[in-house]
Amino acid sequence: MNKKDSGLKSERILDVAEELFALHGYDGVTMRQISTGAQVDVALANYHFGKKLDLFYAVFHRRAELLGNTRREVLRNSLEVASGQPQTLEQIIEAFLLPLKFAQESGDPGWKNYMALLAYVMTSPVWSKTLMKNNFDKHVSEFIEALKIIFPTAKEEDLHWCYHYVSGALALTLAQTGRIDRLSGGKCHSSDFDAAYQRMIPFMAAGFRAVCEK
Amino acid sequence: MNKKDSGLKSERILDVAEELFALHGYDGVTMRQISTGAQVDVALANYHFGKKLDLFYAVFHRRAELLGNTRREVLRNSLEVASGQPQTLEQIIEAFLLPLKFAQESGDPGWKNYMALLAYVMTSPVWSKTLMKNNFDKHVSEFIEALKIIFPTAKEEDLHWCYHYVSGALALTLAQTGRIDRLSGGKCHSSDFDAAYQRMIPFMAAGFRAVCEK
DNA sequence: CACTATATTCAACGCTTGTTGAAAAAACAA
DNA sequence: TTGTTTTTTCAACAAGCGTTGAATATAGTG
Repeated sequence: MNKKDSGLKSERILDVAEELFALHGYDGVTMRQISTGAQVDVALANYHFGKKLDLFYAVFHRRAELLGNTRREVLRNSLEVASGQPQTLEQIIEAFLLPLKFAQESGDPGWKNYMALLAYVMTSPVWSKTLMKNNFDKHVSEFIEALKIIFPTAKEEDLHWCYHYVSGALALTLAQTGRIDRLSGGKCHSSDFDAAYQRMIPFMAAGFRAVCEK
Repeated sequence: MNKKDSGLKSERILDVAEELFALHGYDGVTMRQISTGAQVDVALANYHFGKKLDLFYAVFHRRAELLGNTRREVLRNSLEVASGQPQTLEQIIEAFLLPLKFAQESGDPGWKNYMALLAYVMTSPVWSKTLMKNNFDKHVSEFIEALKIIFPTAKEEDLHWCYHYVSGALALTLAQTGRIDRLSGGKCHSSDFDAAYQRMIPFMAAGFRAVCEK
């Protein structure tokens, strides 16, 4: 077995852990389920990543940085395209909804699993206070600042609550619970991030204007 | 110990379980944590409610029916008030956001815990497919039907996705993660359901009109 | 080849888990 | 009071948990 294969094993552990954590949460997954899924010994996950909590962090961090950097990049690029002018509200929302495009366009099923994991972390009172704070909050502040330029007279409370609504809608989309499939009688699909993405931009933009533009 | 006290013990178990399940999820809570919190023996929870999963169901069902019935009642009452005419979009959204008012107005902290539990169930790919389907889906269908009257020419896909956004924003609000407190620098509070409720109605109404009114 | 470092497995540890049957206590009925 | 039923505790079970140290295999190096 060569170096490449050994690298594959540790990545297989991350992939399986990612999928299982997203589906059942941190406590709903055992190290043995992960190692069985990855077809490795149960001790190997400990060897590569340390304790179970460290493995969870490793899974979360693997794609968090890439996602955060890309998000910021898109936000700033759209600022440059607008050549100094304040960018449009739609552009800001679009940059924020990047995870949806991201998972859609990369065929990688791992990204879809990670999106569900992100939803789990976002909506958990426990994880939100640690993982979201350390990995995503600083990027979000940039969005809020951009929004302040668009709505200079808006109250900060209004701005933050509106952002909160976008964040919630995004989280439920990323979670891919399958509920919309059922409720719509098969007309919509949780996995169809593109459909969610397209409608979300005008929806949220209109909501912002209704609350923050007075 | 009289009958009333014994009733209190079983309810104390439900209350503690509700709080812990909402905070840590089903797998993140042990029977011993629950019984310790309720100051009873471990075996008592089994005696009253059966297995752990049955206890979880009991916790969820306790307030689900009341909430569902009230929701439907409010929706139908607002239909009568409008005296046969199609009710306004704002009225429909208001009826749907009832859980927020519900938890706000009842001083009962148990209701706030239940709201967080509801958020956990809504955003979980596993629980959503069983608990939401059996307890809430039928009520939601009434909302969708009411929305179809408001937007007779809208595509059903648009309607369902817009409902999905409202549902997501509601879920994140119910979860009370404390994130908005941090991001807003203390200007907003997760526990302030009233603030979330007030802004949500115009926000979502505008979103619906932007997507479904063309 | 031999030597070293890394990767992986094996076997087991102490601990916690959900659950249960029997004992004890309390409440109720006569 | 005595007898009966319901409630609560006690003690323990088998199974599963995360974790680890030692043994084995593989890869890299000279």
